[in-house]
Amino acid sequence: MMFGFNNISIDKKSRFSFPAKYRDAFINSNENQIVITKDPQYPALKVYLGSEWDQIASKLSSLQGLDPIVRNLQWTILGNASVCDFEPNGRMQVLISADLKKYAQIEEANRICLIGMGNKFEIWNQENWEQRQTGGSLATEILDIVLPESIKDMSF
Amino acid sequence: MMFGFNNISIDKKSRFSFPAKYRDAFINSNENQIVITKDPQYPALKVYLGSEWDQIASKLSSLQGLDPIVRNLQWTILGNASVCDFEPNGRMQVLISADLKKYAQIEEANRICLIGMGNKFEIWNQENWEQRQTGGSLATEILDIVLPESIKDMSF
DNA sequence: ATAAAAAAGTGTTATAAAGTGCGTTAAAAG
DNA sequence: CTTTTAACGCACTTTATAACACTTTTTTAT
Repeated sequence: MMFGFNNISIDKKSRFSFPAKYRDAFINSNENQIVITKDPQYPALKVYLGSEWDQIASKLSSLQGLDPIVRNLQWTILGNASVCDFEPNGRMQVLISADLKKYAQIEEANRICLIGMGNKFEIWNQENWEQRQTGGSLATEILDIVLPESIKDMSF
Repeated sequence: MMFGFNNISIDKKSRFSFPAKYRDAFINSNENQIVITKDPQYPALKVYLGSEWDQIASKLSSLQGLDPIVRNLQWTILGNASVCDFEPNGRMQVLISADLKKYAQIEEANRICLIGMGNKFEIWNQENWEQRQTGGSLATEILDIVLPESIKDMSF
């Protein structure tokens, strides 16, 4: 389980590396892939371990795509997922695509906030994170989704 | 499984190539054909792997065509399918027919959005995609379908 | 019906951009 | 002071795209 707040740098090619303190946890969970995608509610990114992602993706893609709400979630989460090779023994470096950077509003910045949430991480633009933590709301957040029964038991 | 957003070019002859990052997934699934057809709800295209297509096509064509909704889906999906030879070891180039281009409103453009949704892809005109993702609706979208029981368990 | 012309489709190459790997320096931790 | 970690810079590799040449098919005119 991986927790905690980290303020880290992204290089000129849009890569960041996971803090070394998570290395053992990654090695123990035996992952060699991670997946970055959009957070469906906030201008932020989600980072899943490969095995965790496989479950989410297969569940989500099996749902009825003719339902517009389901289709939207499929677009957001599956349609923006970036699968990255990941070496827990190496530098644990990962590339963030231009689209995802834009979505999380971290185009200009060379620093991001990486938040360990147990079995996944979130990536935030620093200003957005601070504002959100002090109770402010963000222009692009989407909270009023009425979920169909089929996804009420899923957690993203 | 193939995921993620790609903004790619189509050349003067209406060809595009799949991003190289999907090559291994194509090779593993051992496909040498893909099928492009119309999306039944949006001005967009669907791209299926050959084997996936075979299942969808046989299921869909076996349904009772006297139901107008089923009949419409059969026309749209089966009647517009374009089967393309596909070489995962080569350039993974595919031609989009004039009809399909027109349907997805990508006649003029030289760029498209190719969205990996796991076991299939979607192709969108860039403006339509952006508008759809930011909550706007499109003139040609059809959402208020009451699905017959026979297709409630199908996902396209 | 045949030949010429045009259009559509296929394949190759060159070049710029994007992505990757790794060594070095700087900073932080023990 | 020593060791570990983070950040930066550079060189190399891969990928995407546009331009071009060639083949096949379709259309047009005789």
